Amino acid sequence: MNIGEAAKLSDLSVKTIRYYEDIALVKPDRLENGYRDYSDADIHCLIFLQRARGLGFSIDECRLLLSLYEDDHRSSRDVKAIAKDKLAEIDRKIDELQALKNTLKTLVKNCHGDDKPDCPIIDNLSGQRTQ
Amino acid sequence: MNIGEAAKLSDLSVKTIRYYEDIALVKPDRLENGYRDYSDADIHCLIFLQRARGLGFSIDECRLLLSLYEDDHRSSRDVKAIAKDKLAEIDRKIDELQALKNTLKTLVKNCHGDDKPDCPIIDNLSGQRTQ
DNA sequence: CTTGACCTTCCAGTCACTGTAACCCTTATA
DNA sequence: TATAAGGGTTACAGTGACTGGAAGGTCAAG
Repeated sequence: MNIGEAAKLSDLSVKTIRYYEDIALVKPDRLENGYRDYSDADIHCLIFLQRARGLGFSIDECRLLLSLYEDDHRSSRDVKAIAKDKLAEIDRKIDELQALKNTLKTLVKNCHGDDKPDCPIIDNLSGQRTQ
Repeated sequence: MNIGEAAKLSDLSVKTIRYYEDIALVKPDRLENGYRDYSDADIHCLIFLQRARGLGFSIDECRLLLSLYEDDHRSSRDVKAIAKDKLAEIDRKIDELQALKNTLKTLVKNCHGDDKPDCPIIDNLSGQRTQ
């Protein structure tokens, strides 16, 4: 199967798939004409990557997960540990964004939004802390 | 004032400050020996940038905010519009992360985390949707 | 035989820095 | 006065995870 079809089946772009080969995540065979030839296993691998990336795992984490995916003797403990780490990371990011949101919300609420230059948002950014 | 002190006062790294000059955000004078020389206005500008970046504004948004900051005839309406856009963007990001979190949480909960290879996390990633 | 859709490689660009190397300037101390 | 520490300068490469574009090869249909 060539790269275009692999892209459709995995919901990844052709560019991305080639990039995944560059960084040695997926290693398809080559046909005589130089075209990449994806096996069913390769396709599963790509789908796996698409989903893992969609869940927020980094490429390196995907690499690790992929090796577990391909390892019949894996322990689910190892997989769970990675997922839990990611969960904690997502939690931290949410907290951070929430804090940002609250700050910005207050600033926006206090800003008149009229023709005049007086602006608590600008004041805050300039360090005057007029909040 | 030279760049090291500017870094301390603005809570930015020296590297970052030089980068901000590269992209024409802050234009300090130069001393005879080639050292950058930051005025009070420059320092306020750097502090402004540090805070705006901290609130999640992109460099281009900072550029815009900075021009408003420096414009005595700005209208607070313009500033508020930018902040509201950013707020909406942050909201979208939070929603996205929440969805990720929920998915991952379910997967983690359903995973035994033992020595055996059976793993709903891997199953989900591989497209089996054993959820 | 040509057209168009596919495929190939390689290089540059994105964003917002960060790291490193090689060098120059200033200040304090031996 | 020599020197060493701790500033400062430039320029270039690397980060992550792609994306865009150029220049060209291959294939199937009409």
